Amino acid sequence: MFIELDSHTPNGSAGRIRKDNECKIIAAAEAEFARHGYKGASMQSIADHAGLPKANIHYYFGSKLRLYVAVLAHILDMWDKLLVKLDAAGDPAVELEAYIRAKMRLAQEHPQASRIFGIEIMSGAPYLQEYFRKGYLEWFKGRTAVFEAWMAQGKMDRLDPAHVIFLLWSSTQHYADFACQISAALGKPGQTLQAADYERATQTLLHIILKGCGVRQKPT
Amino acid sequence: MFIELDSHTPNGSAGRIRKDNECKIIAAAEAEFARHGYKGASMQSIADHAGLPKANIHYYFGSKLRLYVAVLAHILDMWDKLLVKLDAAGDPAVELEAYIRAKMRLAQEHPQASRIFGIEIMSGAPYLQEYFRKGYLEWFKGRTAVFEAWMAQGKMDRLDPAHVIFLLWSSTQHYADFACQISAALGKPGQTLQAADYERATQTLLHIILKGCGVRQKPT
DNA sequence: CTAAAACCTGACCAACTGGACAGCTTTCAG
DNA sequence: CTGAAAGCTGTCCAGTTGGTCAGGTTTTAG
Repeated sequence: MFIELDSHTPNGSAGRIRKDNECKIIAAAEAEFARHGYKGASMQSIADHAGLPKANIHYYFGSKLRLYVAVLAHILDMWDKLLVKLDAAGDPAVELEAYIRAKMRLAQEHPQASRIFGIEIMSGAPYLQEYFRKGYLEWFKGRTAVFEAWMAQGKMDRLDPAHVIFLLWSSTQHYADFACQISAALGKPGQTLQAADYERATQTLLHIILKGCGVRQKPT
Repeated sequence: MFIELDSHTPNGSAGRIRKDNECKIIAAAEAEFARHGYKGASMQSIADHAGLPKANIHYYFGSKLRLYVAVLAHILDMWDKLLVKLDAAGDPAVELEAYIRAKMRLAQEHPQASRIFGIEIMSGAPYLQEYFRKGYLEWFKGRTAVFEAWMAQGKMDRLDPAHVIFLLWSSTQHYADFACQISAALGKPGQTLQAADYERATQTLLHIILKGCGVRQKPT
């Protein structure tokens, strides 16, 4: 249900037209799903937004569910590519700073993707359960191991690695998911955060998290 | 559109029956809205879940939007009552610890409420814009002032107070909104976090945030 | 006991939902 | 130049949506 998206068409090398339209549709679908969630999204609205007749979307993606899964896959794929891998051999201060900066850049540049993922999780992750079941636990243990190595080497405070990771995720993702509330609190017009806002946020997070983890903080 | 919910019925002291049924309906609606968002929620499903005919819900709440607004109001009201107010005169270590503990308890005991709020914000807060416009900026400035006072007294590191607050919100709310992902990462069966998990999370957050803010940390 | 107010609901409706499909046009390899 | 594959879409459909309403029953105040 999750991995194969192209089971209903020959695809393969595929045509240029196909790529173009799939791209347009996925972009429109991202916006719609981010605004209304899976159930609330309307194929008609996605079609209008993409500038294509509704039937065309069904031609490419077969069903609403398959389109949604394609959008989710597109997001997870992008995140996987962009996210910095933490290196146990490296200096935690450097590694964590790079990670936080990368996640903040993601929050800034792809807030919609983050929101779709967020809404999916909040709704109980009905379409990501297999994703979480598959090798997620093992993957996550690999992530925590890095922190355990750092702690064993005395490079950072002894903490529960899992919750340190959750803090990294939550504090950065917040700037994508809750941008609306943040811009209201900061009194930003038109609900648009500027680059300077993200930079201040990053600086604050770096200070608190690096220092809080007992990691050497860079001279500010 | 937001404040008055009872414009279509005499209400006032109202009957006992009314209270009971409104309560049942709001509970069912919370579950449905948390799972599907506003647009994705179905009045029929809410009715079934509440054990009442659909028309009965319209009798009490008039429309889907009014029901949703009632649910949101119910949530905001509860949060307002339960949330600890930070005191500029107090010790930041004590105050922040109390606040973090209070928010974590909220995340643990009312995750659904948190999720409805989260989905609403992620969707661009279409029905909370007035709430954010009304006196939100001023209220928020009052909150940041507390941190500025602490900083001026040298009780904590100089940081952007707004982003410190965002960190408090995000890191705690994450345990309600993303419980699904967290339980998957921790390998918890049936997606249920236990009290011990929340306690470990709270300890980790307290350590990092208090230390990271340059506030005296309690002996652990 | 009475009557008015509150409560309740089955049946109905127009609008919209995701999806199916026949038959059209365009593209492109051989 | 040709024919098959790919691309495209107007039209239809059954099911669901939020919402209405007439007419019923129960509750309750006087």
